Amino acid sequence: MLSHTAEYALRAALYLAEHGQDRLIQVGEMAEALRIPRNYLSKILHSLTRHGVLRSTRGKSGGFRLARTPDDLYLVQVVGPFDRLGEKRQCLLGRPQCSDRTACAAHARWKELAERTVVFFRETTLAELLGGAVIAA
Amino acid sequence: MLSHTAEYALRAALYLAEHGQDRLIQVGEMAEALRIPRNYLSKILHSLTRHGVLRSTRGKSGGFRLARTPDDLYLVQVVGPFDRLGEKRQCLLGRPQCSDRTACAAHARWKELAERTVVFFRETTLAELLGGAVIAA
DNA sequence: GCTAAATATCATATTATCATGATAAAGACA
DNA sequence: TGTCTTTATCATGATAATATGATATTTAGC
Repeated sequence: MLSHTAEYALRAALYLAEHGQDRLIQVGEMAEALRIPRNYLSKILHSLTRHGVLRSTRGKSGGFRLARTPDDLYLVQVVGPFDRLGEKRQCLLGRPQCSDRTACAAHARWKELAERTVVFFRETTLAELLGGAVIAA
Repeated sequence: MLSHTAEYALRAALYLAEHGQDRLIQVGEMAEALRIPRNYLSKILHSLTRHGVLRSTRGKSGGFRLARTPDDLYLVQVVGPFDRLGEKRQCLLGRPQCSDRTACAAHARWKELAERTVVFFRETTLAELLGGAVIAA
């Protein structure tokens, strides 16, 4: 579903949401805690910074933090720079003739699934993924 | 959503369902019609044959055909050998602690989406994708 | 200013996916 | 049997994703 890179980005953002409320977090700490290659994670964090998801501070006692509160950051913002979820095709095969007007029998069912997936990433926040340990119904 | 390889496999199977009812189809014809690299398609078709989706006949006037009727072939059979859809993770992050019992707030919503996607591939047949040109509601 | 610690950047290696090219094996048919 | 057409297989190349290693730049604090 997600590329390694996008999943790393998401897990890093969650780590910051959970542990970075009142301090800066360094790449080394996150890389070790999340078991992600350090320099690879470094690039991902830098990219998230450029995309406005994180704020970085250089130099001694520097590190990363979220640019906004976890309930104001949506999954698509974290994952979007690495995986193009929004461009998910409406027709499974990308057929031009399989439009909404002349559709194959499975078209409507697939389209609904694709749309709901996009909506999930667009409307779910980091806070909601944080794991309030809700017991599932 | 699907890798190139899996999409090629699906389009090839659909081509066979549409044009291969009463004759064998050669790689060359399909490669040209579907705009897929010939030798690459050849390997994919061979793989589908080994997986029991197609039947191949070698030698002069040989070619490929479906091993079953289109309404008896499910998308997962065609796509599964190339993309592991069934292994789609129930938790977006693969977190062990994010199980059904102690779930994050978004867990249930994601799980439902993931399951419905798997079910789509498992329960939709080639025939249903063939495009009866139904006008969408 | 010096030093240590941290991010930023560049270069390169590794691996998987996608694709091409050449040859071998099988089978129909004259 | 010979030949032509086809799938089957092998070897290699191209590209993108993933990962590592080394260096530059920035900054806090002494």
